[in-house]
Amino acid sequence: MHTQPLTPSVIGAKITPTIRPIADQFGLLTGHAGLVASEFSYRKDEEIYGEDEPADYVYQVIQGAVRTYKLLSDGRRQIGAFHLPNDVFGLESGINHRLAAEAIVDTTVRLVKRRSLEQAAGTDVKVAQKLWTMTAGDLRHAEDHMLLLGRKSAMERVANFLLEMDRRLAITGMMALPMCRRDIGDYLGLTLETVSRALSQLHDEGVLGFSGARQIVLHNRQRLRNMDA
Amino acid sequence: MHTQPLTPSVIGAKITPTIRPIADQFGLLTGHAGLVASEFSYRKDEEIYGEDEPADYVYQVIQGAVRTYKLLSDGRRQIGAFHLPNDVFGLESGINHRLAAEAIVDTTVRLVKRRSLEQAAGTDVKVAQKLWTMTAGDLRHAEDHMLLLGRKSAMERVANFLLEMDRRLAITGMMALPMCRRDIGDYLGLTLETVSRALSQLHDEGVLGFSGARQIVLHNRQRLRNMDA
DNA sequence: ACATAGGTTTGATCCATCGCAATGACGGAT
DNA sequence: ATCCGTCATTGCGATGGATCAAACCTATGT
Repeated sequence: MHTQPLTPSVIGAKITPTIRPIADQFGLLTGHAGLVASEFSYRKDEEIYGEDEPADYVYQVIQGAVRTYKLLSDGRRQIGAFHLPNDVFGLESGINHRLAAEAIVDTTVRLVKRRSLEQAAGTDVKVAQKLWTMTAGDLRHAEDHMLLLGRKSAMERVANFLLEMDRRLAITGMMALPMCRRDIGDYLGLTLETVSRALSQLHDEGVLGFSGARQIVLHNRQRLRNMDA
Repeated sequence: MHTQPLTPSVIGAKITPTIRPIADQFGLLTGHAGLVASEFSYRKDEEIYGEDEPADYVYQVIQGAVRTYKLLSDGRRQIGAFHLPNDVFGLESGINHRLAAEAIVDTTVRLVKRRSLEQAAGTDVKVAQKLWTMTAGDLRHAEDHMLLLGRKSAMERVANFLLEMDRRLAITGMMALPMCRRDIGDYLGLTLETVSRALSQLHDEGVLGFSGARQIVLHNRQRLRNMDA
């Protein structure tokens, strides 16, 4: 996706070579000492890493937003998760990434070598536990999402999405969605048109307000919770 | 489900009190010493633990089969995984189980206290790593399944299911499915009728043979792989 | 301020899957 | 061996969401 050879992520993002080594003060894993972190930036729609590429780095979003996804051979896409500021992504127990990652908007990430995390886990039980807990958190989200994808109606999915985003990125009661309708559809297992229709209906019913297609205010969260099933 | 109060799993299975303490020789976690395991049996359709119950035990299937699932308030069900002999299930990083578990057929499991595993992980890095790896394995499965649920057609889902079961429980080229059509449907995000229709079509096309609805022989695995997308 | 391109909304139609109902086939119990 | 209850299959009509198409915004850069 987007003219990226099968090279490790850092080399891939040659456009913005803002490599800033940061010793210590690394909040990714309970601020563990001895870890060297770097910052890196990706432009909108730039690939961070591809599916099945070696998982040499673990990432944390500083600012911006990231989508991780799987593709079928004919182009159908399933987005597994959106990653917002402070979220960690790309953490793998196995050798390779199992989903690809792309910047949704211009994005800055912090990253550490996966190998250094494994070393730290080998000596520090707290780190090992943190790695497990983070993976378990991803699993929890995936399990909830399987229920959504397998058994919920379009409206229930959209209501769920709005509540998730409201919880994760609403500042002053206002949500500024970084992703387009197609991304939302590919996250919810719907088409972009169905997402748009559901949002329009919620707007008509007064459940939410728009100021631009991606600026949303929720007027009635309880109503959304009821719709979420 | 099936008249089970909200008590921890071991107490719940009062029907078959086959509690057999087994010191050592416990293959659940790379045969770690000092862990006490017990065996336990559940009858067909008996609940092993409920959603959001305390996750005090980790289980391994000895014989039989287990389904783990989530329910919506109106009864819609999403099965997250089927667990077959040797599979571990019920391993959680958090306090509670996030899916319920039921025996699909009469089933015997081995179990250890989750607390004893955590203790072992605190002193033995190998155990800690194994816990992480197992959770990561569950996550991988869930990610693949999200793609299936969100983006694949009914026939693609059924083809995928047949290949998964073939890989996991085919002995002499023959598959003996422990679960009914409804279970398969709730796993694949389909109705039982749609599953049945897909299987009938594959039978008509000569891709598989039946000897009883749950005894299946695959005649053309490559064809199924092509259908899986 | 304007033009443009990408993104979004909305409308009209189609179709894969659902939901219901009836029939049929096993497998377990007697 | 036979009966019976559960499970599976099949047919048919309904429908939610997909697909195709057009119009409409609104951010971005000129």
